[in-house]
Amino acid sequence: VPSAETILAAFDGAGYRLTEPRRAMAGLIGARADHFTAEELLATSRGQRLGLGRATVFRSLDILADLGVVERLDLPTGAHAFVACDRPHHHHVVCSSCGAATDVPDQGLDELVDRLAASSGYRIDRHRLELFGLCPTCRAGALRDED
Amino acid sequence: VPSAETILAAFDGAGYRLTEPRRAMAGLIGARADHFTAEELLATSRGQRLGLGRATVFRSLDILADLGVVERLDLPTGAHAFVACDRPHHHHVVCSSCGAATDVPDQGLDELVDRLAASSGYRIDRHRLELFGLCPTCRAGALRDED
DNA sequence: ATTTTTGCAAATCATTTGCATATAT
DNA sequence: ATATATGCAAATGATTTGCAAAAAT
Repeated sequence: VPSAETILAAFDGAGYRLTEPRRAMAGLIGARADHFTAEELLATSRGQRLGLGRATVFRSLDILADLGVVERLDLPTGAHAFVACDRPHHHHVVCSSCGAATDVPDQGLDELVDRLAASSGYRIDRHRLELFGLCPTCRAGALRDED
Repeated sequence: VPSAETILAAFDGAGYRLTEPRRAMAGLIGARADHFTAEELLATSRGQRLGLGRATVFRSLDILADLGVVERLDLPTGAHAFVACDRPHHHHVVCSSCGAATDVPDQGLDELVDRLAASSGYRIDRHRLELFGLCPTCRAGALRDED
């Protein structure tokens, strides 16, 4: 989860201008540990009277996704969400209950992908692994049917 | 890729009525090897004068996805697509060029997921692995920059 | 006969776009 | 000064819904 400053620096580093709305976006995103949709971010910004326009939220998220600061996520419900992330490419476990998103290490995924490429004959250019479940905290809350 | 009959049998087996529109859906889906969006299926059905309504297409796809006859796919573009599949849970390699979708064997994914569960502390309930690239055919067509 | 399913058109929800204005460089 | 970025409101696209009519059991 990158800090607001890091996010802002990403805009800067890629040659985008540092504007008030972008600072606001950086602040909003840097403040969350969970995933969020464009609409949710917009709602939060309204709650704080940041005066961000809907289009700006979508446009900034697009840019940040391109820059790899934020990663697109497709929830099991079909909704499009985002999570902030530091590393350029990797994967997340997402808590179905509280929405927390945690990076997962690449424990052998690359080799798996290589194997799948070989066995399918495809040239694999990109892949996405999404994991959904309960985070340790929510899991503790659900004191039922399990260890 | 299940046959139209198999798809129809899935409706039946789950207690859904066998209607003309559902037969049409089964036929349309059984006839494709690639992925498709609801809208595309609707367009095809119109081309063949099958008289399917838009709502029916969406509703049937929902049911079939629940039954596991069809799997939801999120294309890199963000579009929601579907692929027909036989086995209840598994993954696909999707050709970015022609849209062909091929099942991939589970070469160690389960163990990987287990390892990730252990290292993250999450209880992982579901996961999705999506692979995008070029199928052998399209790859041959693209005689350039590669082995 | 009764219940499920359908098609339609309208409603809803998500995302994008045009354009005049405002802002960063 | 100049180019980029913004907000707005309208446009677009995708999906869902209400409901009376049609079809399956």
